[in-house]
Amino acid sequence: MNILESSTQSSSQVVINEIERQRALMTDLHDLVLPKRDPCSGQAKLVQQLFQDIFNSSSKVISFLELGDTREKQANHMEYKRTHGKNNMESHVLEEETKEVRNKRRKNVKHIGSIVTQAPHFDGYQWNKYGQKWISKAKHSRSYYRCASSKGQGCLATKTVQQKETDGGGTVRLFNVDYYGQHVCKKDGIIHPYVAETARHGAPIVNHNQSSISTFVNNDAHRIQDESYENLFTMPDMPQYLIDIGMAEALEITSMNLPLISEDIWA
DNA sequence: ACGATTTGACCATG
DNA sequence: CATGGTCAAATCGT
Repeated sequence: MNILESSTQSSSQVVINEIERQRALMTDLHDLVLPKRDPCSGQAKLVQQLFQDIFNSSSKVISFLELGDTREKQANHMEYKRTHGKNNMESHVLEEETKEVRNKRRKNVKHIGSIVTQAPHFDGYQWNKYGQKWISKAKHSRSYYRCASSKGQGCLATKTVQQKETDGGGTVRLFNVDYYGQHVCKKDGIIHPYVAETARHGAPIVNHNQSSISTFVNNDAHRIQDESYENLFTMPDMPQYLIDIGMAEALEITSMNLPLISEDIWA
């Protein structure tokens, strides 16, 4: 067992849990408030916009906290090595992992951060896929993306996405997303370093009695092959208020990731 | 026709 | 030599 994962909940995780709880409550509030509005009215759109802003904001906070956590764990690992010596087995395993993250990149591009998410796409940037590899012994392939502005603006940012091997064998699919290189491009004049998870096109408002997890995971119509999860998230030219609706479902999925919340809110 | 994705080949690194 | 990151031709979707 990896000590990085077995360590007790970090303070960041506690905060993340609380924010997720707020988001879950917000989704409930969303469901209560919105049906009372005329869907075509400007007021309904305003309400959606406000929810969207809140969700985006909390998503950013969570992403930053998760990144901080990753770095803290790496720092903790170095400390652990110093205090426990080099012969320790777990220490050795972790050393390999850290090395891999740091050195295996060919181009001199810095590892910016990594997150674990159920929605590895739509992090605020447009990405072009330029490769896919089956990594030794891993169950799932790794996909390579570079910023879509690499041509136009010479942005060198890249990311890799790989589905996590969850030991539970459950229904929730998690993805490791690693970011390399800072964005030098501008997106509508706003720079979003790490952004929210969103959901697929045209998703209905959350229905608490019918788990959207099953919709998400077993969407056979879209699942052309095992690794083509991207198809689930395609949202070409989606109006803002529709993205908002999609957000609600993404939030439900995200919340399922956190046992405390899922028991309280989604049971 | 064009842009995006797929996929096998190529190549740098340890 | 094995591994993993990148290239680029082929293919796909619109």
